[in-house]
Amino acid sequence: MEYTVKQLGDLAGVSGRTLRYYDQIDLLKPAWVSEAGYRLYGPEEVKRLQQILFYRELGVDLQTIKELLDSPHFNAKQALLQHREQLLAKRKQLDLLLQNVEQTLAELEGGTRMSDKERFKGFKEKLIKENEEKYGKEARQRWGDEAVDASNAKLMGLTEEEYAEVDRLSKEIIQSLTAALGKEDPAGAEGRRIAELHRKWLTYFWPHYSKEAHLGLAEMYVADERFTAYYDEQAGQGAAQFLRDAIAAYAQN
Amino acid sequence: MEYTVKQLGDLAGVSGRTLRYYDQIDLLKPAWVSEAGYRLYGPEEVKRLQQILFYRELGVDLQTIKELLDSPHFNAKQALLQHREQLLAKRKQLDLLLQNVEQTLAELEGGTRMSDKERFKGFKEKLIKENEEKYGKEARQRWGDEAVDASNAKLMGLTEEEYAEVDRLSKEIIQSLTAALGKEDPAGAEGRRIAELHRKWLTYFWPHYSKEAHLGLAEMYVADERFTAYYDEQAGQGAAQFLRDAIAAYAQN
DNA sequence: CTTGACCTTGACGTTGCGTCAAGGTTTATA
DNA sequence: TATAAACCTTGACGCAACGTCAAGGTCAAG
Repeated sequence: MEYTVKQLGDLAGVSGRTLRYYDQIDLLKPAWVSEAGYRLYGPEEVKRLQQILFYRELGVDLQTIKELLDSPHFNAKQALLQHREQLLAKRKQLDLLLQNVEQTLAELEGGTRMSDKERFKGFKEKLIKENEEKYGKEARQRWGDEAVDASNAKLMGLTEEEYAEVDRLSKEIIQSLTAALGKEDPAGAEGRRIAELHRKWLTYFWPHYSKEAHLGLAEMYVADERFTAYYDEQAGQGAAQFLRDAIAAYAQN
Repeated sequence: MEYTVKQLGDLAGVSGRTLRYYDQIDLLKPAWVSEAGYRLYGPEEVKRLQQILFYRELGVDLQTIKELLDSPHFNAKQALLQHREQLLAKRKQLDLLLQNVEQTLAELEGGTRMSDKERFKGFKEKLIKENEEKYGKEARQRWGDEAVDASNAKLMGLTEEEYAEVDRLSKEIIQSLTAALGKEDPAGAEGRRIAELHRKWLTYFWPHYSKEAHLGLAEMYVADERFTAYYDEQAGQGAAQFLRDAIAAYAQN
C-alpha cells in the first residue's frame, strides 16, 4: 500500500500541508519520492504517523514527539510525567483566570461599580509583587502564550442567531448612515427608519426601552468623542450628529 | 508626570519592547514624541496601560482589548461572559487531556502492559469514526488493517525509582564513553566496566539476560544508524563502535 | 488532447513579544 | 568638560504549527 500526501492525509485526518511540514522538520519522511517529486508513504510511515498523532492528541509538542520516537533510550513514562506537570500547571492558571473573571462578573452583576482605582488595586499589588520576584515576568509571559484566542469575543455572549441579527442591524445602520449623510433629512422618513433600526439594535443590549434613555444615548453620541469618532469613522464625517438628530426626532414623536 | 518607555515599563512590569509593540499595533500610543524621537507617556497612558494589562491578565487577546477600550459599543460584561465560556471550554479539554495522560501513566505503573492494540484502541476508534464519515467502509477496512499492526510504541513501564537508576546508568555510560574515547582500549578494564554498566542498564529492559543477546544488541548499535547516531551524538564520534567493541570483548569472556 | 484533480516548492501570515544589531541621545561621573 | 554608562530609536529575525495563496508541473479520465 502506498499513499500520496492527500491519501495519507485523508486517511489520518490531517492536511497535506501538515505532512509536508512533518517532512520538513524530519518528523515523518516519506518512504520514497517518485520521479516527479511526489511524496510516497508506505505502511511504516502510516504506523509512525499514528504514533505521532497519538502523542499529539495528548498535547505533546512535535519536538518532544520526535525525540520520543527517535531516541531508542527515551523513557515514555518520564515524558508523560513531565507532560502531566505541565498540564496541571496550565489548569491551575486557568482556574486562577476563571476566578478573576467570575469575580469581575460578580462585581458587574451586583452593580458594585468599583472605581478604577479599586478595580486595579489588587492587580497593581500583584504587579509590584511580580516585579520583586525575578521570575514574575517569565511567568506572565508564559501565561501570555497560553492566553486563549479571544478574537471572537465580539459575539458578546448572544446566541448565534441573536448575534447574526445584531451584526446585520449594526451594519445596516452604518450603511444607511453613509448613504443618507448630506442627502437625507435626519427628521425625514429615512432618518426615522435609521432611528428605528437603532432602536431595534438597542433592544439587544437594554432590557427595557424608553424614549428618554434612547435620546440620552443619542446625546452621548455627540458628547462623547469616543462614540463620535466611532460613527464618523465608520459612516463618514457627521454621522454621529446625523444619528443623534434622527433619534431626537424619532424620540420626540 | 511623564515617562519614557523604560520608566513606564518598570512601573507596569512590562518590557520596553512590549510598549513599542503596543504602539505599533495602535493599542497604546505615547502622549507625544520628543525631538530625538523618544516616546513619552503621560498619566492618561498610564491609566490605559493599566486597563490593557487588566484585561490581558484575564487572558483576553490584544485585538479584543483594543476594541474593548476603543469601541463605545462594546459590552464588557458580555465580553467577559463569552470569555468565561472559552476558559471553561479550555479547562474541559485540559481535563480530558489529563485524564488520557493519567490513564496511560496508570497503565504503565500498574505494569498492566496493555498491548499496543489496546493502547491505541481509543485513538483508533476516533480515526475510524472520522474515516467512516468521510469514506465509509472501504477506508475503514484499509485503516483497520493498518491499525492492527500499529504495534511498536515502546512504553517502558518502570517505577520512579527504577527509572532514576536507569537514567543514572545511561548517563554514566555516556560519560564514561566520552572520557574513554580514543584513550582507553575497549577490550581493557575500562571497556569492561562500561560493558558491565551497559549490562546493568539492559536488565531494566530485558526480562532475561544472555551474552548472545547482549552481543546482538551491540552489533545493532553499529548496524542501525539510529543507534549509532545517538551514541556518537551523545558521547562523540566513534562511541557506538567503542561500546560495541567493549561489549563484544565482555560477552566473549 | 484537454480538463480537473492533484502534486511540487516557495513564501508570507498568524500571536506577542524576546533578542540581537547598528547607531543616536541623555545623564552621571571622573 | 570629556567620556563612559545607560538609555533611546528603528529594523529584522525567531518562536509553533501549520493555513493559505501563487506559480507551475503531473496524472488519470473523458
